[in-house]
Amino acid sequence: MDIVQVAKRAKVSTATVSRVLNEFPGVREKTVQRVQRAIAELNYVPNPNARGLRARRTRLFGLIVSDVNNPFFPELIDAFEAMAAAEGIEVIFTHTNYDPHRLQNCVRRMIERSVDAIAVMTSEAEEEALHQAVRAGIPVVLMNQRKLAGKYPNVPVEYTAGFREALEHLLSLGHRDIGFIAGPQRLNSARGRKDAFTAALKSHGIHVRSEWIAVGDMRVEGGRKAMDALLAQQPRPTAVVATNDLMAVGALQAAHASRIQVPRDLSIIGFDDLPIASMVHPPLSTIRHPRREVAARAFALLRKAVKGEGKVDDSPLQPHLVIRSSTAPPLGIKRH
Amino acid sequence: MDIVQVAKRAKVSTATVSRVLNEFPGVREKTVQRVQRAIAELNYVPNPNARGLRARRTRLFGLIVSDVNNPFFPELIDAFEAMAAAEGIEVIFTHTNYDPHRLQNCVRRMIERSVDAIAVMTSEAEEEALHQAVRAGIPVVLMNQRKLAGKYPNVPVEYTAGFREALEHLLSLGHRDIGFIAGPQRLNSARGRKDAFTAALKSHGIHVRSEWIAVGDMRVEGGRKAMDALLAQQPRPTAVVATNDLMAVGALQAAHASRIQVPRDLSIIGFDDLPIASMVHPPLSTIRHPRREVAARAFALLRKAVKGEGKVDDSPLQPHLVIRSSTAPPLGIKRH
DNA sequence: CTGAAAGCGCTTACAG
DNA sequence: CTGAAAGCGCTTACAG
Repeated sequence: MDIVQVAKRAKVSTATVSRVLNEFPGVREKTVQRVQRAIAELNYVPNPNARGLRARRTRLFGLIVSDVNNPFFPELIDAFEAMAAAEGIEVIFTHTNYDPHRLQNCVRRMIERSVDAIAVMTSEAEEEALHQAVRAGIPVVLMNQRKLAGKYPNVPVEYTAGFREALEHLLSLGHRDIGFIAGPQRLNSARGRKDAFTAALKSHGIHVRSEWIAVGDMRVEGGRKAMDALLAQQPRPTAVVATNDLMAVGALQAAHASRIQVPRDLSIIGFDDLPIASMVHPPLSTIRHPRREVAARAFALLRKAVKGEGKVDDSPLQPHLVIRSSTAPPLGIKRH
Repeated sequence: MDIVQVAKRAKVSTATVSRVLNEFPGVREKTVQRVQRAIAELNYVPNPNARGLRARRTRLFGLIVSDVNNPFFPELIDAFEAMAAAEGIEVIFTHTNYDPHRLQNCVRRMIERSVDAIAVMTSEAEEEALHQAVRAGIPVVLMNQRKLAGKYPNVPVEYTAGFREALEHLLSLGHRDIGFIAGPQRLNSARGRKDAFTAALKSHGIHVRSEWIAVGDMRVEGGRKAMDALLAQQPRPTAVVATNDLMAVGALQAAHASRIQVPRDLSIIGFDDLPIASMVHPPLSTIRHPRREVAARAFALLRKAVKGEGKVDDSPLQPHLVIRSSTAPPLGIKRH
């Protein structure tokens, strides 16, 4: 009964201590100060279990991502966690390993821990799993799930501008023959990016050649294979845009293996701006996915849902091109 | 009062339900089954806050790392989290960002959440911060903190064998002139690795040339600068071992920039086996840090401390050399 | 503006 | 082997 000690020392009831703790309005300023002094002197820290049990508010948020090992997520986790910490909120986090079935399980674990809110920052979100949270009365926020945006708060990411910038950069260098490494079209993100890319091509009056669109598995290996397929084309593109950095890295490796120099013989642009993008050789020009902003927006949305206060900017987040060293004019291209 | 519903349905007291829930011995088999059926039928899930409040056991573990953005950690976090999940334990995790001051804060947050145990998987661990946990009666486990190994359970990682393997690999290729990129010697890990490397040299009767030991900051940039320093030496080493992969990647970049081909003109070996090690060109030969094993050992140690049961293997973990494509015979070396 | 008291959902001596 | 009851440390109507 630790709040009791504080109450004694401050010569008030535990109810009043609780009011001060929770910053309820309507406590006399003098009383507030007495209580705060007692809290400080006793080095008192409220017991989160007792609070959670009684108030049904745990100050615990859940964060679900696809895969910690994917270098896309750590920065997002970091940012989310930092914002939570700043408000005295703790985060428990799990990952689905891209398995929709595991999302169910992740959400259930969060519910059992009675988190106050859940950020589902996975690339795919099965509605069945989200239902559970809704039934338990726990707010949920999604990342870039356009289909579910009407039903759940969502952090939208617009791909069009970023791909337009990438294309215009290549055009300004003189490229006209531009290939694309797509991802599996069952993935939201892969589909959206491909659409954005082809839309950009069309808006510049460039014909979309289906032989210059290869599909990879979103991993390095898939990028390598897709690039090999593109390099086997006759004629072949002078520049290639990839759906994500991992595949762009694979494309780089395939080029190396075929003794094609990047960017002299071939320009490559990735998407995400992972840490590795600047570690490979040559450093990769890429469209930067604003992951910290995604985390911040998601957190703000959840806080709003929990506290019912505040407005949250709902304009789509915009990735932008970062130019490094994997793009150059197509001059040195040799066509076989 | 949900356990009450279960008790009613099973026609027992809540105490008995609790005993079944916690797998206490000495409940009649028949009763156990009646209770379990009731639990299943009602889809009952115990309230972790009530449990934590009453039993002072939260089934919550804390995990503190140096930096989520360092690609070393995600796999460790992943493994730790998976083991915890398998036992119904949730993990809250924070990172110090290499700031010893923040470790204090991380530990305090864990204590306030009344975690059952804390894994401090940071490269440095200040004892002052650990004291807090001890005073709160919370078990702590450390990673590779030899100085504190007597006072706290510790997961030891032996560097000697790995560096010996690396050296012997280079010797077998014909290298004799071998440089080293060290890290800041105030860091445990950097110091231990340098010692292991020089010990390996000496055991093979090779003189340690101090001009061939450059110091970097453990990041890519530091590796690049250190490599530049090494390349400026006259004569220069034909092979270089780096204290970590990030610096080895930097070394690779520096070589590229100086038009030195790896591995033809220069062999490079890293340490850690980060995901990027196999993504750069050429794929990096490196000494693999067994991070999943570290996580497993740490978890086992904590479980033992909490439950007071089980034996945990305390032999040091051994990193081993992974040979990829950044090493070759020194034949093509041009000396200036 | 403040206090007395009930109760959140469990676990744990204690008793039988 | 099982139950009755106290109590973990808070918050929250309710009353004044």
